[in-house]
Amino acid sequence: MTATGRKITPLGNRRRDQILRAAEAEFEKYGFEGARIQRIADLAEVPKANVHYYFASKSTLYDAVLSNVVDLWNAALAPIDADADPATVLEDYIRMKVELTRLYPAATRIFAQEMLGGWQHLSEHLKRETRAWTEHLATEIENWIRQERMLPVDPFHLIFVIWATTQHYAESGTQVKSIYRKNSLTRQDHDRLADSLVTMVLRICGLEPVGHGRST
Amino acid sequence: MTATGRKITPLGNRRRDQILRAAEAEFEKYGFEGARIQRIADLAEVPKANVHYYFASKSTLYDAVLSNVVDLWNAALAPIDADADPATVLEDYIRMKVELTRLYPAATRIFAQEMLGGWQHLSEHLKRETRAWTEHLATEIENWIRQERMLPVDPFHLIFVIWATTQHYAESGTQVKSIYRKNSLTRQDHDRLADSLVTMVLRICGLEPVGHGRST
DNA sequence: CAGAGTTCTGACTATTTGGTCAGCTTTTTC
DNA sequence: GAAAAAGCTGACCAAATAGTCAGAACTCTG
Repeated sequence: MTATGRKITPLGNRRRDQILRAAEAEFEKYGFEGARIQRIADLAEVPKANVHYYFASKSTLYDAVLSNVVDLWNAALAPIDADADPATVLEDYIRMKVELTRLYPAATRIFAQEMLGGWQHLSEHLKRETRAWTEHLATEIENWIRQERMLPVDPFHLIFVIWATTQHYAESGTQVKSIYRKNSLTRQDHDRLADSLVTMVLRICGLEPVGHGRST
Repeated sequence: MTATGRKITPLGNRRRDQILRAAEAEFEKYGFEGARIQRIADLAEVPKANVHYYFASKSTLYDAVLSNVVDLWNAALAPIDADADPATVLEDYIRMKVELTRLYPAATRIFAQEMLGGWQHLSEHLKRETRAWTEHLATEIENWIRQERMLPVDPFHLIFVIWATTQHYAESGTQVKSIYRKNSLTRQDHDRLADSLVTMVLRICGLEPVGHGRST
């Protein structure tokens, strides 16, 4: 151990962020096991020992990255208005998720990797947060169904459809590119993706689009 | 290199399979980078050198595993009958996919990992096969839409919904367990999953269930 | 049963990797 | 402006790991 910091300094914080960003890119590309401290150092343009000055171990570094990602997620997804109509809530949720995917492809990708890996590296605390949010939305959906404001569906399956599909598209660098034979997804591509997902999800629920989103 | 085999012997083949199975479990659990030859050897109950007798390198071994997985996939998904009605084709496809997931969770998981990793380890040949199949189904869907046998949807998005969602459930050892708080998914769970997915996908397409599948 | 071919393996090597550390430099503090 | 603290880093190290290899042990065939 080396990095049980003494005091926080603006300079120190800047370097820390610099390393953190590099680490994010590295972990995105190679996953936890495949990531190399040396490459992170190179990318951040600091010597390897400097990485260890700020982060005691590879795990510590990964924790820091993951924590950032989960914070981002929770911050964006937190507000659910139970009184609003289901179509609006679902549409907003989907568009927000697609937007997050567009803005933070690396973060999103790491999140997906971690999920596929069974949250092996996620702390209990973060695990609980993630699950809590899912259960909250599921409860809302069940209420809507009971009130006959939408067709019956298994809430978890519905959430998974949304989650899995947007997640799927987070891989803009990978199979989506290879299937569509494009080198990157434009903003328009993302809009069309969001439109398409909204349509699909609303049809599943037997709902009509509210039409407050995109203008088309 | 050591393993450019001379002749195939029943004994040799058996050992090869034994190692291959162990490798599948290992790669499932840890991914390519995280997998350890030693652990594979231990699991297969052979000395490490024996692994290298049959497979020159870790990559060779992983290739062999992946090739099996992709074969399985393609074999199961090959037949698409264009004349059958969309509901039947889609329902069959979903049920087949869920069944594959139930029967070969490890294989399925590796497939997903590889996909998320951008097919980094998949040979060009296998990559092309996988893509070809997807495009074939997409074309069929487009035809159905043109013939007004189903509502318009982006075929790729629809396929992704199916793919991503079943894939999602392949992780029965991971987040599904943690969300449902179960230790394993029963056959019934899988049936209900398939039912639910069929319902959702058919609603997306504006189709009615044909009712030749499950009896409920 | 002999010998050819195959299978097997303990002991080894080369390399990579995460991590340490002593001492240097820079910044902050009083 | 000097002492203290924080930041930095080249040179190491110990451990792990993929892969090699010489030769022993099996197995099959004629």
